[in-house]
Amino acid sequence: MTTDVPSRPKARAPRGFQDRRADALAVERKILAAVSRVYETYGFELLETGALEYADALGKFLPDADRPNEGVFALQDDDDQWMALRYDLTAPLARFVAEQSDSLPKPFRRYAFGPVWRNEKPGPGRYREFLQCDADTIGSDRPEADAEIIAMAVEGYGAAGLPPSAFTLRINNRKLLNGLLTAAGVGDSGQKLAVLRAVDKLDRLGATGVAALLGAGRKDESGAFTKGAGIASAAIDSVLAFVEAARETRIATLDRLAQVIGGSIEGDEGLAELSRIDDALTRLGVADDRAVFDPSIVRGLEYYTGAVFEAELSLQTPGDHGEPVRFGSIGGGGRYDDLVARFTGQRMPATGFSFGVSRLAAALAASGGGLEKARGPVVILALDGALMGEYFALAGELRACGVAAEVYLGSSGMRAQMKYADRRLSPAAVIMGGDEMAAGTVTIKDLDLGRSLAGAVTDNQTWRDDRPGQITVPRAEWLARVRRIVETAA
RNA sequence: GCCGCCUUAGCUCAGUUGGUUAGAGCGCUAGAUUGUGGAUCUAGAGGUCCUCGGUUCGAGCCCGAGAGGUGGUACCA
Repeated sequence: MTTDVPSRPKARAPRGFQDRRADALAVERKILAAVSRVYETYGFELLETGALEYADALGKFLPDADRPNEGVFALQDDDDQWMALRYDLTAPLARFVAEQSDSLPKPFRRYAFGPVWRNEKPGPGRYREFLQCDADTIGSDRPEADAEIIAMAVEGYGAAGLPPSAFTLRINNRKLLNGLLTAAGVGDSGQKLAVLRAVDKLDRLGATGVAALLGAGRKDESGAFTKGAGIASAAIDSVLAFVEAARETRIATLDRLAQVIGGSIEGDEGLAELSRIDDALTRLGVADDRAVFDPSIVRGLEYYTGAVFEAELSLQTPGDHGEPVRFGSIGGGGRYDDLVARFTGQRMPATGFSFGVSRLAAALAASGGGLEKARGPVVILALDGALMGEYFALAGELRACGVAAEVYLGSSGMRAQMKYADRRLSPAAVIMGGDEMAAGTVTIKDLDLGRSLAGAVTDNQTWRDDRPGQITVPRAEWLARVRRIVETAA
């Protein structure tokens, strides 16, 4: 073997994972703080569970039981037990409640936030690691619990900075369609699932596309064929009448639903629940344009048993090439009365909502335009190695007042140091070299002021002579001057 | 998972029928300017032409396979 070039690792983040810098993180942190505050005012307590769960605690809901590693990131512990990174915050909550049931007040109300991981194909705005922020009420089967979750979600989006016109909460109840299908003679659970998937595509394919998927099947433009649910044509008609029952107000939609649902015990139950949700929402001050009943809302999760919610971003944001980008769902949830019973065997009704924090942050960032960049610290220029002690003393004085400051620690000259401060978006640079030291002064440059004056300067000589935004003050005054500059910059 | 398109410098992209040492703009580093951000001029650094294999005297360019990206579609706890 000849001597090879040493093989170096390629520096790259795994696909579907992203590095995020201060600007992006600041947006997320603001959202989390705002939403957490809303949850706490409603009486929810914070809970944190670990990133890993035993796979069997999550596994029942994997899409394909034959491939337990599909969909989640799984690994085997040294005792051979399979563990998996959590894919949402609901399954870990169900495990926690089942495990700690005796010591918890019931109903138990908790909120939680943190990253979740999904091992699937990433896409634009779709990552394999992202943040969720959930609130759940466990141990109450009152529809008012659902209503409160919805009201909280609406309030949370507002607190996060979304204008009311930018999103809508859509509400449905699984029991309606289930009851309708049973009444129409569709009992097979595989068929019911196929119907749900078809209905989910209403906004994209329209009524005729959905009708095809409910019946024999549908061929799309690329020629790919999707097998249909294969239900009878009378049943197709009632399903279509059902999904198009949405009206202007929640009450009007309820009236219309009562007509098309055709009387089944389960359907009537669903209607009664929605009616009580409407009452409660009205009392909680959630208007008809903020939260609507929409029978076409499905949600993918099989574990939902009753009411389901979905928050949709209606805000249109221009993409990189000017075309509008639709972000779609920015959160969702629903009632899952059987999830805890998987562990305990005892029914434990529950309902919750999950905020898609990363999606929402991306949407806000894309639409915000004038999103402010993170400001850097005051930079103390390091002009003379013998004065480093002085520089650190200056930085210390600023820090003691709560002003972010740093001494330049690179080895470049003054020009590069100014560029450094500029790139960090520093409010000010502090210059103390031999001249200032001898005169007992400090030179301070207001970088924002200099930036705004720079446009008017045309030739280099003026630029250098004027030194825009720069002042030299006695040593005794420097701290007050810098602090004033920092305050106006912020 | 399936189908289409794409992959050349940090970024956006040129690159002639297959022919010497692969280019530009922006960005970056530095000088012009003893100690000053912008503008201007100058210089410099930076490349596995996605990877592997094949055809050829010769491949960034042609052929095959794979990877990654992207747009649909399916799935989405």
